Amino acid sequence: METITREGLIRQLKEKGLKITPQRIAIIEALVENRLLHPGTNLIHAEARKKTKNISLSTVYATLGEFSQQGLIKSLEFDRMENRYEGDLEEHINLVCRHCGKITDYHIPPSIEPKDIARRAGFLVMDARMEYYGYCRDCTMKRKDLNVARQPKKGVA
Amino acid sequence: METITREGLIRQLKEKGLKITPQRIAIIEALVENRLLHPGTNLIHAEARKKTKNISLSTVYATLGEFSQQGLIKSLEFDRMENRYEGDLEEHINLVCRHCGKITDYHIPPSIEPKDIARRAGFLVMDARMEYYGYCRDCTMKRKDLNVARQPKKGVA
DNA sequence: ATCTAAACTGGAATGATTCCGAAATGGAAA
DNA sequence: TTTCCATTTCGGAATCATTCCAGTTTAGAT
Repeated sequence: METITREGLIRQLKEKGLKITPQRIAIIEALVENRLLHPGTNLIHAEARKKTKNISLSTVYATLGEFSQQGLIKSLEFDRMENRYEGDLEEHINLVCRHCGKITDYHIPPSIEPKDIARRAGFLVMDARMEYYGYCRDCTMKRKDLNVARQPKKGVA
Repeated sequence: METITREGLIRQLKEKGLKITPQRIAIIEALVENRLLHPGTNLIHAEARKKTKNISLSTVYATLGEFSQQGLIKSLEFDRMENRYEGDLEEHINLVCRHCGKITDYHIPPSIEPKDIARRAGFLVMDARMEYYGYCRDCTMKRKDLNVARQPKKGVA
């Protein structure tokens, strides 16, 4: 499963006994079409609305939560920033631009396996999160104001 | 700066022109004394209260934010879970137990430097976050219920 | 002792997310 | 194809860690 596809996700839903609804189809299509963006709930909501009118935000939250709990996608949870979702389930580092919020996948060489060492230390690794925060190439170019900007989330005015 | 100390933090405050207040002293002491726990805002607030009566929660938030912005400590930001603070500023992986919330530092071998490769890819790395989620040794022992539990944060009932 | 920018305070506001009860519906069985 | 019910959807209220605000206090320099 290198990259998510519409049909692949639908097949997985069936395999897991989950129902195929118009809302889920729309959300799946939105996920696949925007997979490079590591889309957040609101983008998915907006895109899915274009396909089927009136998908409630609650449904998007519930569906994305269900999908990631089922392992179809992976949720990247942030503080004070909208959670994001990705289809690439292989272990990699997400490069998060603090300026524009863009997230880029960075696949590490397979030789590096600190996880195994962690396992040996008695820690049962269930999930990995490795991220670097900084500025992507585009923002580094035009980075005049070093003032860090973050998308508000928990409660910034 | 391997580990934070009361005097070291106070000295850094002075160097940076920040004022030494009873509240900050109390917060510093709470941070140092509980550094192994990667304490959250509420623990710091509770501990600081024991040293100087009536430190407002707002002050604790502001102070911990100021300290981490100044680089005295590092904030570990979570979704739906209280943010945590650590004094170990060296690059390491935080082993976060999904069950009890305990956080353990895991220092990786210095040979591993995917960050340099990321830099070469045009990404300006300002900060790193590498975490594994799973179960610590203690919880693995008595782990009968695999139902993942998380400390509520953003809005769980 | 004076003065001012910085720090503190408590309470209100924020906003992404979750919860709730009720209504709709997918899809298996009849 | 009809029935049926567990699953899904819905909208609005609730949640709660965090931030904001406007007024008060204070550290520390002069």
